Amino acid sequence: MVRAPGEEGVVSRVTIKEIARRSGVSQGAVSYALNNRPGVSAATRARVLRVAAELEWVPNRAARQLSAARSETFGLVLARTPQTLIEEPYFMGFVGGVESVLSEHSYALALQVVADLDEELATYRKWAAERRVDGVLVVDLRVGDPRIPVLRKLGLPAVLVGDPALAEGMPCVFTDSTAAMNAALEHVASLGHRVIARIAGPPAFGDVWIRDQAFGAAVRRLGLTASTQHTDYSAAQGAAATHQALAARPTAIVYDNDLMAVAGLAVIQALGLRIPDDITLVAWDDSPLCRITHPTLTALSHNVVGYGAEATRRLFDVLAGAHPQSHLYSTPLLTIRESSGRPTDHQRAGDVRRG
Amino acid sequence: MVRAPGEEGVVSRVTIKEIARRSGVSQGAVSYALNNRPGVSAATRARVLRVAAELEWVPNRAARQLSAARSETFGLVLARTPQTLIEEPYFMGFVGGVESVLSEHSYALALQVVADLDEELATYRKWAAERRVDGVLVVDLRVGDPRIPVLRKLGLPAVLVGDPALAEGMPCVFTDSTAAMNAALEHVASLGHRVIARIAGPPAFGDVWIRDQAFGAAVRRLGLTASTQHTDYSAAQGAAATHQALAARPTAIVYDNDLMAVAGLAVIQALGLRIPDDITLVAWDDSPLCRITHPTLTALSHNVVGYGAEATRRLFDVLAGAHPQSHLYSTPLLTIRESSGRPTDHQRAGDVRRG
DNA sequence: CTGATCAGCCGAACCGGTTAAGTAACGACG
DNA sequence: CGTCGTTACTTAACCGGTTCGGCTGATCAG
Repeated sequence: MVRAPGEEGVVSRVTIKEIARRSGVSQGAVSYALNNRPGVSAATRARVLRVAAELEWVPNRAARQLSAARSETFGLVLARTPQTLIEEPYFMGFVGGVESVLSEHSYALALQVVADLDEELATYRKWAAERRVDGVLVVDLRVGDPRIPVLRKLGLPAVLVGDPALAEGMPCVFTDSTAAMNAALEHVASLGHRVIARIAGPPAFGDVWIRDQAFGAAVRRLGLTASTQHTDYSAAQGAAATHQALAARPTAIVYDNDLMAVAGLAVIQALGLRIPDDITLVAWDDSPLCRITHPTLTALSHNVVGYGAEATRRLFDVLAGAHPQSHLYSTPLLTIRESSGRPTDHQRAGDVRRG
Repeated sequence: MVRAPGEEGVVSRVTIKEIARRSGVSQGAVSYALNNRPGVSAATRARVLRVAAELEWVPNRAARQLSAARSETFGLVLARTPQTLIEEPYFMGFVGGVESVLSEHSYALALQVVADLDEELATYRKWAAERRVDGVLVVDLRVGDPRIPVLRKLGLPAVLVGDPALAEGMPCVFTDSTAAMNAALEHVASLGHRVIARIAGPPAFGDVWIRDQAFGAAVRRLGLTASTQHTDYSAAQGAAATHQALAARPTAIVYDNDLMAVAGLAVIQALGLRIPDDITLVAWDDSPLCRITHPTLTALSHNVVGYGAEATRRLFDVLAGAHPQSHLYSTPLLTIRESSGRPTDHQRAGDVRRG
């Protein structure tokens, strides 16, 4: 098949100039027509669109970005080691949700994995200077997060993923960790447990802090005895913390993520204790992991994919001029499985168990 | 602090025009100086660089891309459901490795999550037409992969992640699955196992196919009795396949990923069988999961992060004009843990076990 | 002293879009 | 009929870089 000149080779190089030539109008008119803006008649618009479709025209992102000062790209920085990202299935699901909304708008995602918060800040500065992204999604919100003032100063549109208490008035999307924590503790309390251990994530993380507060409040309200151990979310520290927590002879342990819960389960079973007969376990971040262990784990499920999608939608709202708002996405749902049970009587009396 | 005009507001808007003005040369000369190209004297170059540094100039990506026809972006399409991405820690690690190399070159990653291969092909076509990416990394290589002819036709530089046997002459990076499979089977054979089950991934995946071949060859060579069940890599199908596989009374099971191995472990334990006393388990894709179960799982470890990094480096090579080559990245290493054991005598005699 | 060579720099076109400003045609209206 | 306001376009500037042809002055061989 012989190709006409201008339709050359492997990759199409159709520009609006060519469309203008073929449809007999100016380049500007073509732009108006293609962008669905007033200024052209319905007939002309239809003709231009037909020609564009025939030529299989695709807008050149760079050109559009250069003139319109929009990049049609959102940014997401993950300040974690690649190893953590592997261990935490959370992120990939979140990214998947983000993508699903972005693709509806033909937007792209710029994903950057960096080592720490400083590099994350540097990335925002760079992106802002380069006009690389139209906005950013900020995850792993901290207490007194240094990213908030930087983003404000840069004027970079952003949606924070985390509690309004941490967002300092910026737009945010969050799940109700407090309600979820209450549900978890009411669950174990209703089973009759009185001594509870909590294996938490790093205290610098805002969400962990929120849960710390909620845990403390619920413990007081329900009249429980409790202890909290902070970790780096890893399986290793989860196992170690479980070991230590057992000293206080808890009959229920609440974990901040699934990985630590599974690690804790292994530790407890290795000590010859039985679940749920001796200890009840509850995990945050439900995942397939919680369903494949034996026994299966009671967990707080929340839809991470939907969470990412929701945050992305809100970022589009922000770009459209929406006022900063806090959006409650959902409350993690307690899914009760085999790791939940009633404490035995000798436990409630505080007897020494084998270990 | 009062700002000079031209240094306005929150975001810097320094262009090479401004640099040209301040350093007293033309715009073109500035471009040559900043890009380290001949055409300017050392003195001028130094002056320009100094001014650029003072003004904190950052190149505008869109402008550069528009004129230089480079996007300084690599593309990665994942044709998986968000849910799978959550369950498979593999990808996030791979992406992390890719990122680490990209950032050294100030390149960006365009990540797209799509539902199926057709959408993936559409994405490549779109990217090629838009000049959105300079090259792509292709994962989840299939047998007779339809993406290969499309990428060839589009002239889109690519590095395939998968075996040369599947790459049809395109540049690729791979791990030696055959050697790894041999290592796994020699391990179980040397322990005395004679009846082996393999719980594999989807047969359409090239890597699964390669492993199928290697498994079959090794089984014949070692004189073993074996069966293979194909799954979709999910925990649910891994559990179901394990259940079925037990009918053939294997004394060792080799899984294609960690998630299914953990799921299988739970199934086996729920049936009252003991590991490794009754059955030896080996998992592919070592991960923290394999270390937190009880017992811990023997697994084939490979460095997914490094794998992503290596593939990315090779893509830079391709852009630099390197000829298509196959690069062996590494051979997965067998890490022996508690799930490996010798079969008991009554098993080797083929006796009926409890179940 | 002259003409050729060349490093060093200038000016301007160009990449492919968007958009403000300008213009021609046309209908409505006093 | 002249004026005004719309509609439907056209023209051209612009975004911020890259790149190429051409100009200048210095160097150098002849």
